[in-house]
Amino acid sequence: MLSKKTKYGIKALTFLARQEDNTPVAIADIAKAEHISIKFLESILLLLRHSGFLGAKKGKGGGYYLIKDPKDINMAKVYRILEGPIALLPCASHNFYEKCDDCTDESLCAVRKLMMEVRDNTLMILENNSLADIAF
Amino acid sequence: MLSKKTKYGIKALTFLARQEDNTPVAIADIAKAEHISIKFLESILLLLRHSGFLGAKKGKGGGYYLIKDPKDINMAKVYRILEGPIALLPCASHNFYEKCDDCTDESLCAVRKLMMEVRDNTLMILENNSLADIAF
DNA sequence: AACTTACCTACTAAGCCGATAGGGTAGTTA
DNA sequence: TAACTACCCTATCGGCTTAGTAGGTAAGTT
Repeated sequence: MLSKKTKYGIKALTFLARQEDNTPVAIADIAKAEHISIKFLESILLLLRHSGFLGAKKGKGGGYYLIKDPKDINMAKVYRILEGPIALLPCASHNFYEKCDDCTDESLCAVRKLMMEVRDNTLMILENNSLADIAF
Repeated sequence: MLSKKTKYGIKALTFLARQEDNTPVAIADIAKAEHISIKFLESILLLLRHSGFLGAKKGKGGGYYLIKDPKDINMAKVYRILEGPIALLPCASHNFYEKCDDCTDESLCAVRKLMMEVRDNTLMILENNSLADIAF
């Protein structure tokens, strides 16, 4: 199940992508428009800024804005930063691989086999979608 | 992230599918072979029996066995019973649909749009895989 | 100076997960 | 009859994560 963090993060990105010009939008304004707790959203936007998706401007008229063109924002990257691994099992993950305690022979594991197939496909979809693709 | 319940459930099904003839296997034997807590596995196997995948035999030489041919066991069904919804968001689910509190207009929600695409694809993979496909 | 807004740390309440423990009942086999 | 095994409750528990809250600091604008 997708965490609210990820859901809110993508919603915020979408909201910013849909702004006419790329003027900064205050956290509170995004939170109000998307019905999100301000403080919770604050931490999410901060993370997205640290990850290079957003810029920020302080003081009056300040807020967050997209740094890149929505077409160049890859949803797989967004997903990994907000949600973490794309794979449903650590042993089926590229970027977050971890061996299972209970598996004696990974190559014989049917669960892993299935989950890798799911993973490959999900990854493909996320890679093929930019923020622009889903926002417009 | 896949729950251990689902992981163990699929492992158990696989274990049973790989048995030479379809003789019953005791919970304890499956648990030992797959390194699973007996009591936890007990509840999982019971669920799988109630869902029509497994049969059980009591007494000496008893245990669980597959009711159907592995080729006829659809992994999407297994997944839904063990893990629940395939969609990552309730608003993107067929079988477990639920409206989001925060969304004013579902049709404009970029997250939903993306998650439905992921869902459709994951579902397709699970539907196209039988227990036989992943066990052998 | 006053105001506004982002930045950052820390905390909490609640819920879920996986596991453990214990019990008793019912059916099967030797 | 004795042994075995599934069945089916209850209940507890630590550990972890999630979502949200509180409060203070830093940087920018008017």
